[in-house]
Amino acid sequence: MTDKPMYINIATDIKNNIKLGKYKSNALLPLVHEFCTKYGVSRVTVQNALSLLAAENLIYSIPGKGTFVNEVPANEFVFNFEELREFNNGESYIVKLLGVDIINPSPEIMIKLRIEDESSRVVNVKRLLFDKEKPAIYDTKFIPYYSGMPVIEAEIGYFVFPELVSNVVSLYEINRQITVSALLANTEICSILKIAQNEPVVIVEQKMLNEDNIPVGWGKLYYNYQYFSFNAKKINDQGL
Amino acid sequence: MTDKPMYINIATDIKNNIKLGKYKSNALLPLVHEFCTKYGVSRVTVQNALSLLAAENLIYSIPGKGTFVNEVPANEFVFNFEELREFNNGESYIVKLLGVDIINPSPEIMIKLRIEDESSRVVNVKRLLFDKEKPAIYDTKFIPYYSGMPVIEAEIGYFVFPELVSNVVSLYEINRQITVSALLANTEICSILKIAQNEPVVIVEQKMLNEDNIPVGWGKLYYNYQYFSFNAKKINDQGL
DNA sequence: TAGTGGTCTAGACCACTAG
DNA sequence: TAGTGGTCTAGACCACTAG
Repeated sequence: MTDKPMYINIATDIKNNIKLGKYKSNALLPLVHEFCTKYGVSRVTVQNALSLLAAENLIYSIPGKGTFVNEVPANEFVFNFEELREFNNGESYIVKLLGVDIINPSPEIMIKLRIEDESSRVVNVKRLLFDKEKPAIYDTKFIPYYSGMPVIEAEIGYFVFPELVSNVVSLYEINRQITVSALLANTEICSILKIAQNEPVVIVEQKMLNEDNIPVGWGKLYYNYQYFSFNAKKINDQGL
Repeated sequence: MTDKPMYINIATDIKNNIKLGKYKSNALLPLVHEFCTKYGVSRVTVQNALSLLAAENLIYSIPGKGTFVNEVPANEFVFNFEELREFNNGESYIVKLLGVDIINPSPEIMIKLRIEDESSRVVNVKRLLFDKEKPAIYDTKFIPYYSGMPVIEAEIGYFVFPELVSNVVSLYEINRQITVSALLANTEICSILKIAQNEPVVIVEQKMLNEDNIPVGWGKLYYNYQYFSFNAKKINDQGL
């Protein structure tokens, strides 16, 4: 505890005082030079401590004014999502490629991929993920066609979304958004997933965006509801 | 761009070189003193730049060895979740308190709340969230009873989970986990949500844990599937 | 104008690594 | 033993705030 660096101990101490209500929401914290005196350290050390708390969104500073305590942190949750590497009872799904088609985009796809030219081409990759013999997740994706794109089925089978578009955007640059919702399955999805009419499916819609927020891929994962479960944890500390 | 602090510019430059593949995964980055020479700055400035990239999980350092480039960052997504403040077409739900009961825990509740004594008491708060006249979400929560706990209905009506347990854990200390899954509604849920037999519901299970990871609350939100939708964004930059 | 937080330097000491 | 990243200091200059 006490053998930790001073700036960690100071950050923990300030955090405790915020928790105890000694430093209140929106109130001015003691000044940097006051913290220096209180803890007997230099300005840089105090500022390192405050930077940690600012990274946690617990405080914020206004140059010329001072440092203030934030409201109770927002309810942000994190979860991990990797499409093909999801596990089912510790075993990974068997991936079967249903087809790779080069198509002209439907009006919906044109909107989702922000394509204006209806004669442009889009690659549609369709896959089915099996739990042994049982279809569990149906995966369909649309990616604007670019020359040199891998469309040979053997190449594409096990690619996940970021890899499919990695020729047009660096893996580090990709923004990704997902939307989770639930629906009664329609006839097509029912027959693909081999479920009864009107059984629910959970849909995970994925958007891939490049650094300018232009869509470079769009798709949906249809889960047999029995195979869908997400765990998320509230974001708290950065390890204080 | 160039009027930003040096440590920001240096971090951006190093990040770009990682993206361009000039600095490769798991490879040793140039040494701190080499960066000092390259950018003509002091060690502290280089280390501030590297700290930013370490906070993004792009690099990691081993004292005595050097600084290394991480694998492509994990697929972590964030979303915001606040139970009663969720909106439906821009309007908030109408909250109706169905009841507050002090009960002896069922075996399931005993496991979820890690209660060993079956004669101990648990408070069950049941609420229904309406979209105008239509039931949208059914909310049931279980909290170990403690003396002084608000159990008067008027007091409890609009409390969200963290507030209900705030007497036993500080708002800053609470760990929260949620699990999202889908199910065919049973008879009870169907009648509460006024949906047809076998319509799907989405279940958001919530666990509240104190700082020692002991459960201090457990509950489920049952969504009429038409009212369920989650948006999540991939975690990337810290604003570089 | 006096005070604030933000950035930066030169120099110091430390624990750790690896030969 | 020489080299690494981590921490810390004293002192400096800056842009910003607010009277």
